[in-house]
Amino acid sequence: MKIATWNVNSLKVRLPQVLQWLANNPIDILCLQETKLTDDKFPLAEINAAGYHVVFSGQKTYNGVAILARTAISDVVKNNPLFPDEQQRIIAATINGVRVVCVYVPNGQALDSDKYPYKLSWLASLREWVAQEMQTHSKFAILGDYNIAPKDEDVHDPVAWEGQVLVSEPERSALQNLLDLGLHDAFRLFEQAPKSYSWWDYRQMGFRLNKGLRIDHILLSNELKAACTACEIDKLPRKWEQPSDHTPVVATLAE
DNA sequence: ATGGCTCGTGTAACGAGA
Repeated sequence: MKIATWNVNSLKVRLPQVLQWLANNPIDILCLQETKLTDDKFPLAEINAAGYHVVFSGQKTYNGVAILARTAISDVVKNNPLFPDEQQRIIAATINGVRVVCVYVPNGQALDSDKYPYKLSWLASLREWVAQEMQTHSKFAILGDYNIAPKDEDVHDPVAWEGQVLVSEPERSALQNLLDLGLHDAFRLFEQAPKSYSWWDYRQMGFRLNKGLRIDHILLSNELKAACTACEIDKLPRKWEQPSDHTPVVATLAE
């Protein structure tokens, strides 16, 4: 079984790429972020026609998340029940006995922005809810755009980025607190090429110069860690015309 | 030194992203 995450930066613009990528890759579960679509505009028929079930939670202009799956989707939860929020950043569902949580963690903008404490309190509340969910789901996966590069090895220029949003110590601690519940960064379970990233700035030839960050993650419970045989960043869609600034991350789980 | 690009909105710039 392959489980993946991709921040598409507008599903309206990127739907053809999502369908092309799914046609080219045997993906069983795909979590999308930044769909930027209200639910009435979600391309349900096109995704169904591609052979996927889908659940989604969107809003106008910003945010928006979805989970696509080859098999039936049940027990859908939209947003963190412990954190009332108008922003649509979380959708969870059970698929093939796996509890899947798709997250679009707030960006935070800058350390002196109001959005930064929002990000930290959002993450603290996420941890509390995930702790609850993990008590009843041993097969647990939480994947998405975390907007946090866990370590300096996940940053193209750690000196230039030092102390900035996405790499600051409180953000990294918040991610570590999540991992401390018994979750594992699937990408780091395996030997990986140095300078592996999942996002590159659209400006300044960021992708061609590999000026990127690894901020999209697949976190797995102990039971799913034991089943995980691979985790890869697929850079190919970032090379296509009119790409998202993020590229998919894929984990393979033994049945 | 600054901003660089790509979205949505809405039909011109501007906010937001990261």
